[in-house]
Amino acid sequence: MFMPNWESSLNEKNADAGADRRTHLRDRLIDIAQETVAAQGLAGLKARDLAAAAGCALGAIYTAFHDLDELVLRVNARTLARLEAALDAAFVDAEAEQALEAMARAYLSFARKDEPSWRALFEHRLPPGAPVPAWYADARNRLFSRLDAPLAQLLPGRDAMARAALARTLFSAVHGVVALGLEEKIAETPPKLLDEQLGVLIRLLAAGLMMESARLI
Amino acid sequence: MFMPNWESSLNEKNADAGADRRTHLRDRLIDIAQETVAAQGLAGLKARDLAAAAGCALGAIYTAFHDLDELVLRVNARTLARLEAALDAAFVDAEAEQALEAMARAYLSFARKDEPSWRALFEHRLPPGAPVPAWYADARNRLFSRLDAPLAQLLPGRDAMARAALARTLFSAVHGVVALGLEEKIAETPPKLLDEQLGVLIRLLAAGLMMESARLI
DNA sequence: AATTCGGCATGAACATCGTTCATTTTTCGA
DNA sequence: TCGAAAAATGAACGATGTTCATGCCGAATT
Repeated sequence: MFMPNWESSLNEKNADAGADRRTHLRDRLIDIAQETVAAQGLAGLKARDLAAAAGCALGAIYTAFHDLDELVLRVNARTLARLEAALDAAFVDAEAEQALEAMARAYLSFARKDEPSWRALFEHRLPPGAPVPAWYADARNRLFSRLDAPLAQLLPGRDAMARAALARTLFSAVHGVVALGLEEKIAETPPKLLDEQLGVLIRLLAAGLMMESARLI
Repeated sequence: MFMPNWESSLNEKNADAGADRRTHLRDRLIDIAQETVAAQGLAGLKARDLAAAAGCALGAIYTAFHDLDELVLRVNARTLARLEAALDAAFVDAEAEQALEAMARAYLSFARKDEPSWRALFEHRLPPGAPVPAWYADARNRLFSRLDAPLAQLLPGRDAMARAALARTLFSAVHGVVALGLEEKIAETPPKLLDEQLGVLIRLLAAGLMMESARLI
């Protein structure tokens, strides 16, 4: 049968075995892959280099993961967690518009600071037909929910469903500006201009939201 | 020396030789690659399959292009041209907000209809350090300028530079919503909801723009 | 018309990937 | 202590992009 059943199996089960000795192979591989992706991007992650850096055989990788894709998802999950933390740290409990702007700027800042890792979130594609693991989809969706509180403050009348959709839309809009702004394939946006345009976007959206909220009252 | 000097060399120079007989190898390869990318995405483009489909030897590809990357850029340039045409067709010379919405919907429609080709525009990365050809950067920047007319109508006071930056920002925001909305890696957005959220985004941005314009008068 | 010559096409060969699997080594409970 | 199960090993496989010595063909020259 071989039900893979990652998601939450080996991490805790064998935590005892690696307590004093070297950490578990699986975790070590994720650590090294994370550093590699952070330094050289997704394209820099090679099975043989990874095995050499981990001090294990090439085939050992495939005893810990079914794929390199699975390893990449694991690395991306960590990146998502750091991104979540960065957004949470930027969250100011003040005015809603300020909170939205702070989170947008935190997103841009994270993308700049950890650009290769951040890029890997969107560059990576799993083979066609392969289902996205639920734990990964959850991690992605948690990102959007960070916008929920400011939106609830701005639009108290909306139900949770509509707020979630709006949160996703606003997040996507900010992501688009950051993603195309950092893309060198287009004429590079000067950093100062990108900062400014992100502020413009937030101001426009916030103005629209306030108008929307006024219409509902 | 072997100065490659693509950009505009062989297309016209040898047009006579392929007038009655088979078309030039270079154009044939781009045609086939375009169909392959449209059907199977960037990942489906293989040098050997391409040579077999074109009825030429494997090495012949590299007499027409320096790289497969160069071929991909040519395919992407055609996709950009079709996207431009789609945006122009959607352009309505009426109210600015309607024009913006029409172009945003045309963008989403194009991405849906030609999803693999559209994806290839953003999935493809050229090797690190390789400069983006000027003709490709120009084609990309032409896209943004499509928003210039509606923006000039909404914000008559702004100079061309600021309008160009704003056009880029709005385009990027729409792109972000479409890109993340069509991404299956996240929980798939139902098509109807995506249509709706794109409308929400445009409405919010347009409201913000009108407020901005009112402030300037 | 014969001959030379230059450039293009050829496809086997090479380098580099991810992945597999027969084999060896290690682990650990009876 | 021993034997079976699990894990690790690394050579081998198949795919892939790219190169290069070789052959071929057409045009220019004599």
